[in-house]
Formats: sequence, structure tokens, C-alpha cells
Amino acid sequence: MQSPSPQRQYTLAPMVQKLTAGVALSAADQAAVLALPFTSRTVGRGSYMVREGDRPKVSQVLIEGFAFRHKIVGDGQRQIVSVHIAGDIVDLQNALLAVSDHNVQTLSPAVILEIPHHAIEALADEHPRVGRAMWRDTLVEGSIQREWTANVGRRCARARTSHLLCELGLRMERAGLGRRSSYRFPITQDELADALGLTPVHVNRMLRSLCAEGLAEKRHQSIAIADWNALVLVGDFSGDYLHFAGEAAN
Amino acid sequence: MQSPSPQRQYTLAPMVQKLTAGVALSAADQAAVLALPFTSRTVGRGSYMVREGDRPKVSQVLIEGFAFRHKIVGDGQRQIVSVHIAGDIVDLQNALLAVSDHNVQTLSPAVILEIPHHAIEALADEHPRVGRAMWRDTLVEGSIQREWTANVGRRCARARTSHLLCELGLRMERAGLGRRSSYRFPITQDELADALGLTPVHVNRMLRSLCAEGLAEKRHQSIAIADWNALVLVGDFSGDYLHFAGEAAN
DNA sequence: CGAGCGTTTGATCGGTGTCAAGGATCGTGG
DNA sequence: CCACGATCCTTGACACCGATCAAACGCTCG
Repeated sequence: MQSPSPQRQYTLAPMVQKLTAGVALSAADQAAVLALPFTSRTVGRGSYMVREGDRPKVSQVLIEGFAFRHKIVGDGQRQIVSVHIAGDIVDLQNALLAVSDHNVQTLSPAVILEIPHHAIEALADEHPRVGRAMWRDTLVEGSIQREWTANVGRRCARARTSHLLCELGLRMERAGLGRRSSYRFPITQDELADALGLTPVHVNRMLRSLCAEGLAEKRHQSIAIADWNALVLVGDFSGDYLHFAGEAAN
Repeated sequence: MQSPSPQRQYTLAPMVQKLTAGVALSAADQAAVLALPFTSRTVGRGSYMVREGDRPKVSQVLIEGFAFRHKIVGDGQRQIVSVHIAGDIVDLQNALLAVSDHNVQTLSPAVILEIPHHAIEALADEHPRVGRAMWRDTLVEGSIQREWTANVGRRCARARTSHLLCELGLRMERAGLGRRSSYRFPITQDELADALGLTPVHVNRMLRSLCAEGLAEKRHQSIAIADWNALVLVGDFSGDYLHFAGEAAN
């Protein structure tokens, strides 16, 4: 079975937390977010949240579980372009873009809250600060995406792999879902390979070598980072691009 | 010397055009954009518009010329993560993100308009539709960035190169700066290599082969695409991710 | 306990990188 | 208008990282 309890009532509190982390929101603004209409659904691993070519009418917030975005290229190969954890607003894109340019799929059983696009647009109109917070969220995602491009384009397999483990560690810790040195991450080596632009075989070799050298280890559904500083070094990692700081004075 | 005439007065009309292409704006909204305070400057090729680590106080609109964003990884290699043409709002990011996570440099002599961040924030507050339009622009950039990640991660050198030529062709045509089959693009093979995650030598080989087969040719400061359909095929290209359509009904 | 999926390992292949040298082109200054 | 220097392009030979192919192993979950 999966973690989410059957009949539990979910709220948009994680979305509020996500947004306030970047832009200060008044009590009224926060209340407006919480008052958004939504429906919840619980899905299994591998479920599609969005398909390329879709014209979604709702945006989705990931409340529990993991998900990833990916694109399929001409010869059938898959590139995973981002990974999402609980609290991420996964499908804000399509509030303003008519047709989806990529697929989103769950990496684990998940709980998803769906919000109609018109409600999001109305919210942004009536509460500009919230609109700004959602825009900022999009900007941070853009920054992460740039780093992924650089990671795949210019780092060797070993560094690439380490870099991803570091990023996820920091994001999980920040979201209160684990420690950077140890967090849940139910991904297969096949999926890792597609996220890193490598083959599963080579990912396996990198993971084995990182483990053998006491840097990090991929367990069944989790990651354990034994030597954070060393992994940061190997992965050429700096978390600046995650823009955790928030706005300096706002 | 460079194209821009010395004392000419520039306006934010290109920014209005860019924004209205995605979201319908009222006359008042458009006027508000045009009324933004700005200063213009003319710079030579290779000038930095933003440096990683900067805390910019202005956003920049590229009025004439070309620019690119890039990141430098640990061993000194450079990854170009995006390319920008006249009309692009290059530095909207830093309106909401305190510190820049990447560098922006001109690819040619350029004319740049600088707008103070506070003016952009005020504009978004007072004209939510404009805020939405800027947000949408960010979303489209995100989409392009995802495609670049997939391009670099999962396509062979030949396809990668072709894909970039197609993208630029479509964007230039859309912006009214040329035809997809022939457009100005003053980039060196070194820079192309850094945009594609390849080496200059290998980019050269791909270009020569594309040229030998009558698909496309890189001239001095321009691109000529002799067989668009064939290049699209080789490059596994589809322009959907550029989201040209605009909002269906808005 | 068994089936299926995911992981691990070895051997070999190939695409792209590296190194090196020569050639073309452009912009500059005389 | 020409000469020159710098940058960019081009080509070949060779090396290497990561891909491919193939097979066995182990773990989970039902």
C-alpha cells in the first residue's frame, strides 16, 4: 500500500509555504491561496499527471510523493528534465500556456491537489503579490533548469551524478522532508540515467564507485550521503541556483 | 562600426510586442509598459550584461543585437544555456531573484534598455495583466530551457546542431528579423560548441557535413537553411515548445 | 516461495574529445 | 589600397569516455 491515508482531508497549506518562502504574503493573500477551489486525488507510481500535447484545465500541487517531467526525443529516448518533491507546484506552466510541452509522471504513489486554471488567474489578478510569488516560483524553476542544462552538457558522468544527489538533498532538507545526508528518493537507475543523460549501466558504475569511496550510497528507496563535503566537491555543486534565500528585503 | 545609429531614441515598443504576443493587453496596459522609466546603452560584442553573483537593480531588454546566457562549471568549461535575439526581455529573472545565477553576455554589438526593478514590480502590481504577460514570458523561457536540456542530454551531435539552427530560424522569423531559411546569427563555432555541449572541432564537422549534404550552411555572420524540411527531420525538431500560438481564448 | 523487476558486472564498440598544424578571413593600421 | 596580426575555421590522427550487448544475480512484493 501507499502512505496516504484514504479519507484524509488535504489543504493547500504546502502551496502557501512554498510561495511565502520566496515572497512575503499578507494574511489576506495567504487566506486567498487557501481558499482556492481544489480537488484531491491519490495515484500510484508511474501515473501521468500531464501528457505532452494536453490542454490541461487544472494546475496540480504535489502534496505527497515524487514526480518528474520528461520529454521523449525522436528515436524514443527519454530525457527527464526535472524532479519534483512534496510541496512543489508541478503544473503552474499550463495556467498560461495552452498546450503542454512535456510529460509529467509520478515517481511514487502520490497525493495531488488540482486547482482550476481560472481560479489561479483570478487569484493573480486580485492578489498581485500572490501572482508575483507564483512568478518567482517559475523563475526559480527556470534557474534549476539552466543548471540541469549545464550539468548534462558540461560535466562528466561522475560529477553529474553527484550533482543531482546534492541538489535533491538540499531541496528535501529545505522542504522539511529529510536531511541532506539521508533522504527518501524512490528512483530507479533507469530513471536516474534519463535524468542525467547517461545509460543505466553507466549510472550504476558511477553509483558503485561513489559508494566504494564512501561518498554516497543509493539504497532501496533512499539516498545516504556519507561525506557531504566530498560529494559537493566531486559534483561541482553550489546551491546558489536554488535561490533559497528569498527576497532580501521584502 | 555597429548598426545602431548614435543618437537615436529607443522605446519599449519591442517589449510591448513581445508581451502582447502571449497575453492580450488593453491600451492602458500597453501604455503603462511604454511609460516605464528606462535608460538605453549601446555596447560592443562580448560585453557582460549580468555576471553570476551580481545583484542587479535593473532588468534589461535587448533592442538590437544578440546575447546569450551561460554558466561556468568547475573545470572552467562553459555551457551556454540560452540565446537571445532583439526584442527578448533578457533579464526579467532578477526582478524577483536577488542574486544572478548565471552570466549574460552579448554575442554582437547591441542596444540595451534598462528598467529599474522597482518599476517592474510596481507595474505588475498595478497592471496584473502585464504581470501575467511577464510571467508567461518566463514560462516560455522555461519551456525552451527544458528543450535545451533534452537536446543536450539525448540527441546526437548532428541532431543537436540542426535543432539549434531550426529553433533560431523560427524565433528570428517570428520576431520579424529574418526568414527561417536565412537569418543573421553572428556566432562562432566555439560558442556554438558551448551551446550544444560539444567541442568546437566536432561542431565544425557537423556543420561541414550539413553543408555538404545541402541541408544548411553557416556563413560569416548568418545561417542559410537550404532544405528546411530535411533539417527539421535531422534535428528532430518541432516548434511546439516555443508556444507561439498565444493564449487560445484570452 | 516464486516471478518480475531492478541491479551488477564484463567485454567490446563507437561517437565525440583531444592534440596538432595549417589555412582562411576580417579588421586594423600604415 | 595593401600588409599584417589576430581570430576563427578546417582537417587528420589518435585516445577515451560512455554506450552497447549480454548474462547472471538479488531483492521485493505478492
